[in-house]
Amino acid sequence: MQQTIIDTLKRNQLSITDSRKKILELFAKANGALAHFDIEHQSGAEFDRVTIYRTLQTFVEKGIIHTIPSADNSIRYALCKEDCAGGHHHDDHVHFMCDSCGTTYCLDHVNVPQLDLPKGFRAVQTDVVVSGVCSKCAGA
Amino acid sequence: MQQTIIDTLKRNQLSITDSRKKILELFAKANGALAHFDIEHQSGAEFDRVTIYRTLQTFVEKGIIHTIPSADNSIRYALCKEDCAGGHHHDDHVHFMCDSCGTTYCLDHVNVPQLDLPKGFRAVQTDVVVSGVCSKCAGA
DNA sequence: AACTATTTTGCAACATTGTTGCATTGTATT
DNA sequence: AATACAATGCAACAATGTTGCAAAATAGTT
Repeated sequence: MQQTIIDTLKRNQLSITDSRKKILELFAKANGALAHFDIEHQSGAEFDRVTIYRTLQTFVEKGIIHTIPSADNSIRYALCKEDCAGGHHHDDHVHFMCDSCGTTYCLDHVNVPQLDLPKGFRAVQTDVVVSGVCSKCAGA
Repeated sequence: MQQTIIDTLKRNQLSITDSRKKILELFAKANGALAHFDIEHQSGAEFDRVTIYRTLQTFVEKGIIHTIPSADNSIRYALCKEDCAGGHHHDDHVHFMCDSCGTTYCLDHVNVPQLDLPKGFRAVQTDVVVSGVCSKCAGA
């Protein structure tokens, strides 16, 4: 995994630093999306808050991660698929936020249908955020 | 319009206060959604920040306004349709955020298609946020 | 392996956004 | 008009995000 992480950084012309490796590792391990808060805690005060902010910004710009809209004022981030690069995201996929456990899933296999927008509106990106109960919580 | 606003407050068993009237008026005049920031500025330092926060909270609880997910850490609010009440929102409609002018539209007439979620996932609410260029900016 | 240019980090300070407790004020009801 | 209740404003605080700059780490070159 370490190698994959280093490859990802190199592919995006980013220098290999401890914080970037660690944060990418957290994303790889996470089964869902992460907020700044999660990263700050899961990395165990290893890095400065500012470093985390800047690292996340850099990753978004490079198209390594993408932001997920939410209605609760905490931006969540998740790994992008391969075809995002240089800030041009193609993540028209569905996100699911579980009201019970709080996990945010990227449902890559659910495709976002074409929408009939009113005359004159041109869509660049479509985000779908579904909230409800996830399979893990429903089974329990 | 004043009468409509007062009716709305009465219908929701809220006492008629200056701040509630003013904030509802701002929503009625706005052609899109408003963030706390917008309200604070458009009301011209007339009310305390805390009052605005609490008023927005109250309105959301009563189903007068609803929140719109966004990826930029500023919750936006918009007026609900008639059938939202008591915190039970039925706003499965499409929101459009213009990258050019920043306006957030509620596209009430664009219906949200049914999604095929993976086994075990139960959807309670679906939010669709489209970003791009609105008709006003495209025409200019 | 050492040197150097460049990038990244950590710190400090600050700005913005959101929350809570409590005394004061305003609203609704009798 | 008097009372009970709810809402507001203030202060203080907590959380989140940003900026400038010196110190440290990285990458490329010799």
